[in-house]
Amino acid sequence: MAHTEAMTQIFHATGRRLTSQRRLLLEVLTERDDHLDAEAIYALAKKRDPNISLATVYRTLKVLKEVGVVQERILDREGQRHHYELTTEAHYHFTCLKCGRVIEFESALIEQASDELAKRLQLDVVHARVHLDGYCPDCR
Amino acid sequence: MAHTEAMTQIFHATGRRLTSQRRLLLEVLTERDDHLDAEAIYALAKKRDPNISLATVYRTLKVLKEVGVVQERILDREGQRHHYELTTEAHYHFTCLKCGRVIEFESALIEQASDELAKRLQLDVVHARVHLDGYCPDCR
DNA sequence: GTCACTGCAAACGCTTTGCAATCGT
DNA sequence: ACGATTGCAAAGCGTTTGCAGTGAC
Repeated sequence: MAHTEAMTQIFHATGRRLTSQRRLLLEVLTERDDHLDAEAIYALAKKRDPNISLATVYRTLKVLKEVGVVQERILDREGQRHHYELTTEAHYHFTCLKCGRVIEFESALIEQASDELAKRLQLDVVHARVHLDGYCPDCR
Repeated sequence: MAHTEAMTQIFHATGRRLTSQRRLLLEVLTERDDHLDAEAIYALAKKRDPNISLATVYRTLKVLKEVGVVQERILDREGQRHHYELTTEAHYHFTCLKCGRVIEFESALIEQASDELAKRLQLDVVHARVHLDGYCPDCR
């Protein structure tokens, strides 16, 4: 995603405007698809547009979430801060309790589990957040 | 758990003190094992001890987390607030995106997935947070 | 008697919001 | 030109902390 074309359409269709700030933030997110937090995104964006504000970062992330382009996660050990990443294939995260490192992974079994539960409990499951905590190979 | 006996020992062994406030908070958590947030726990505790402070609730929850008696979760749609529940058998949560209802469930498949990943990625998995979002039977 | 713990109020960190100016359409 | 979006600064909200007093051991 994040092609300017596709974006233009999505934005236009929903009565939103594609400003230079939004374009820039999409660029940043595309280049470093790295579950960044708002502060980090702000820092990267500021390098190219020193006038951009943190408020705009938050407001844009909100819009991008609404439009489905980014997803919000909570990855830090304290659960105090939100992280954002472009919506891609389903994947999950592991956080090392010692060094704080975040490892991404995919898992067919998790999708199976989700399907099984949807059936069993009659839920319409839109999204599965799976997050493992523990010790990474270096810290265990 | 949360038997006063066992608690007394855990607290004593770690050089902590079992105060009336801590006993009260344990009671509240035991009676309503309902993934409450700090404010709700505070409200319930205040009914029996009007002098208890919110700071003590937070500090006690921190201690109980360290000791392993409670676990912290993030269950609200905004991810802004922490919820606490006594540590029992592994179970997970589903949040309805429309009505906000939280449904608990267990799943052997999720435990399998966690084991598989631990092996595959050489992780020491201490804890799996699994959280589904979607629409409950009433809202779908 | 010690020192962990408490209540209070102030501070914290991340996120949101009101407002006047700006810029996409 | 209209109104969605911006930057700024101030406010919001859940959580944490400094401090003097208290109570568990």
